[in-house]
Amino acid sequence: MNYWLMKNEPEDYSIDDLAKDKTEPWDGIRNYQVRNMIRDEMRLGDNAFFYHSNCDIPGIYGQMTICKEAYVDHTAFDKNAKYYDPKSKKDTPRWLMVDVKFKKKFNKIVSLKELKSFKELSQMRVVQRGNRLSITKLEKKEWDFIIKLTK
DNA sequence: GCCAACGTTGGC
DNA sequence: GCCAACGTTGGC
Repeated sequence: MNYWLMKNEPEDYSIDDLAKDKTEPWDGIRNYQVRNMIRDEMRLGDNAFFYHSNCDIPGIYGQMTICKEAYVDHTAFDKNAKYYDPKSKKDTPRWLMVDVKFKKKFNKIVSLKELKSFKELSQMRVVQRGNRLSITKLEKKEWDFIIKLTK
C-alpha cells in the first residue's frame, strides 16, 4: 500500500467535481518522473490526497484511491486537448494515466501553510522549495499525521 | 554532451 | 501579475 499526494488546479478539476463523478481518469501528466512513478509504483487500492494548487488556499482538500493502474493517456493524441503532445504516437505512446475514485472531501482542509508548520511533515516534497512534481509519494506516518489534522 | 533560451509551475 | 525554480529543447 502506497500513499500519494496529487495536485490539480481546482479551476481545471476539483474535489467537488470528483465527488460528483465518483471516478475520473487523471490525465495530462507530461513529466517523465511522474510518469515513471505512476507506471512503476502506483498500484490498485493505493491512497491519495487531492491537493488544490494555484488557488486562494492551496492545500489538501480530500481523499481518494487508485482504482485503475497506469494505462495509455489517449488525450496526448488529441490535437484539441489541452495537453496534446505530437511526439506521443499511437504505436509508441509516451504518456500514461491512472483512474482515481472519490473517497471523501475533508470538512477541515489542510492548507499548505499548515503543512509547512509541522516539523513532522518537513520531508514532504510538496512543502519544499521549487518542487514541481504534480504527484509525490508520502510516508505512511505523514499520511496518518495529516489525516489527524482533518479531524 | 554542454548549456543558453525558453516555457511552465505554482506560491505569493 | 510577478517571478523563482525547474524541466525541456535545440544549436553547436
